Amino acid sequence: MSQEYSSSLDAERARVLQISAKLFREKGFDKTSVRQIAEACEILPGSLHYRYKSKDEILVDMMRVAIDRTIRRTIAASASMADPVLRIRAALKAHMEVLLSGDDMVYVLLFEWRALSGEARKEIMRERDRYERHWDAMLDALQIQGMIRKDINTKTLRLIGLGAINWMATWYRPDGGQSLDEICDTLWSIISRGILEHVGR
Amino acid sequence: MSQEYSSSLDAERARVLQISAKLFREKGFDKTSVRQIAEACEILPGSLHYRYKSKDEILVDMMRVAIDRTIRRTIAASASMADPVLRIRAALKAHMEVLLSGDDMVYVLLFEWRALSGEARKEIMRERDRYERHWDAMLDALQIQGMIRKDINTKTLRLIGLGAINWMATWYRPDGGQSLDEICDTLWSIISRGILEHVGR
DNA sequence: GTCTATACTCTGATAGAC
DNA sequence: GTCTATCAGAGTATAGAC
Repeated sequence: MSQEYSSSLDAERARVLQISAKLFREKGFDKTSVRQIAEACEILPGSLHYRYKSKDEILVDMMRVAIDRTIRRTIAASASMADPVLRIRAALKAHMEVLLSGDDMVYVLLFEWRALSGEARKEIMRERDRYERHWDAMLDALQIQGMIRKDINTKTLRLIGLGAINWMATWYRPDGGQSLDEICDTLWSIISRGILEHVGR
Repeated sequence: MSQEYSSSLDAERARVLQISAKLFREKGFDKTSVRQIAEACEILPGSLHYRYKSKDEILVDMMRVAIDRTIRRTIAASASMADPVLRIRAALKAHMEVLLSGDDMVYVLLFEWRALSGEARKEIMRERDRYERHWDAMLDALQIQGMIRKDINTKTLRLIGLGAINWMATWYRPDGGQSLDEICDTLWSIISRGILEHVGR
């Protein structure tokens, strides 16, 4: 029955992760104490130590989950489309949704990477690179097919597009004036067609 | 001679601000101790206390300077252009330059606002709103003149455009492959004309 | 104005009884 | 596995001599 025990520990660790993510997002990693985490989990600090040996370990594990989730959902969304242009639009929307639909872990992944220590930071960086290579491959393919203008640097395009979305996490509120879909439409409209009425400047 | 004394105190405070900004950017506000600030300034903690009574006061003052600097340079850049479209391009470039040309204070302003306490946070938020209203006015005027497509929400456009730039601070390196000018050109090309070869989807 | 020295609080982590 | 109790260290801020 060791399987049973270890899976219930996994479930407990997942619960700690989710509750910690909410705290890290609201207060920041440094300003959240392990006592506060334990309290929010309704256990005592000593018991928390059984799930995670250190506060850093919580953060690293959380980021691993977050980046895996982001990659999985974005790839799944883009793979579901046959048309290459619609595919990239679907990937953009998936990136937006995984970040803005209340997933605190992805938010923490984006904004707390400075809190990571040496080796852990390298690991998370490698995972992030893996995600970015996926985007570059998608964009390069489109450019080779002649669907993206040749004078656009695809790496810069990726950094600008994802950057615009990542920054949304700092201002987007679910109860705000615009819905996720509307924002996504505007973003896509700007990226794909631009904003000016008269082209040619 | 009280004027003399107070202006040399101001100069000392400015020096503390600049050195602190470098530390806050590199290590983060929470991970920087007042002892480290004092050491970097080559004074002792007790002497630092004469310049600034608390660590929070350093951060708030720094953000006031940063936001003022950003507003000033962006407005100056846009005012120097007669053509309304070139004006907005100049403002974009100014925002990029003030953020990416080694001004640590502006970086701290963008990424450490969570460290602010209640009343101070409200004050900085008000200043930030003032900056954003300046952008909205510029964009709305362009749309009314018929130069920006009517179906673009200008507030969302502002959030997306400035967001893309703000996020650059997380990846841009002066010694990287692309120069500031090249990145600015790509950004402007995307925003103004879009990326697709065949329009109409 | 600057220094030394320290007060006080909070932190992350853990030992050991149950 | 969970609890109580506590350790060692770091944090900010300041008092008081000079």
